[in-house]
Amino acid sequence: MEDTIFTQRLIQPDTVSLVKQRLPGNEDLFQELAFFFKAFGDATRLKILFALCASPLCVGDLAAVLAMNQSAVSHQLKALSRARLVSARKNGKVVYYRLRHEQVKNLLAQGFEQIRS
Amino acid sequence: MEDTIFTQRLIQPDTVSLVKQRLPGNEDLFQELAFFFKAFGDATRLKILFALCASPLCVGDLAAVLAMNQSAVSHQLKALSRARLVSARKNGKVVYYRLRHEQVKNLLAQGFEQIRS
DNA sequence: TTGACATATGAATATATGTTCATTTGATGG
DNA sequence: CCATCAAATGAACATATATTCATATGTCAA
Repeated sequence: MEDTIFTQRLIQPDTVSLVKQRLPGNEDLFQELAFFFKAFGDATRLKILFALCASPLCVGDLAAVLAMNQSAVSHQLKALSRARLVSARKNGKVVYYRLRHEQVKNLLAQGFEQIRS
Repeated sequence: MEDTIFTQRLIQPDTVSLVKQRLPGNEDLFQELAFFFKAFGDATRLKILFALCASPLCVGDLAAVLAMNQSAVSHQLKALSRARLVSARKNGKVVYYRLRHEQVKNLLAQGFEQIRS
């Protein structure tokens, strides 16, 4: 393992080694984490999540709430689903979506708190 | 203000009205929140944040830690800066970056916690 | 079984984003 | 001043993403 490629002089060599050691070598971990946060990184999805904070809703009703077309909402719900932020439950023709866990609400709240300051 | 555009029949009309009322009308709010979370939505930026959890670092050292080129790191640091996740302090030629507030570390930890389960 | 309805899906398109390369800016020491 | 080094910047490119449109799937009721 070549750990020392001298592309340029380091300012704090010891700190660099230390931090490098602490950094998880598993690339997928960061990819998954990015995928998770990315789900929060779009205004439409945030509106959907915010709406679902108030009540579970079916796709059509969500579209009405957000004044968006059904397809767009469905696509975004799928994205939120893949990120495990929402879960779906079918009832006849209608599919109800809800927040998958309370943490989603927490994270939203913390985000709002941050941008307020 | 036309509040009732009957594009399709609602399943839960009362819930829709209620949720619609609760939804902040300010579009910018969601845009800003999205911008905030988006900063966490990339593996490179997450690695940078994770590294900075351990210690403030200058651009070159960060590039060494992540085995990435200086320019890419600088661009991403700028993104993190705009999202107010990191702050910079110049010392001679060198610019040190650090997490702007403890909340960043918290959010990272909560993210990791989520993807673990 | 047919028609109507709710949702999902796929293709197409426009826009956003991340990385690289080349160059510039800014600061230091000789 | 000048050479050198760290960082920032902008253009170019490739890739990812969000939305729309058209259509498919699945469910119910008549």
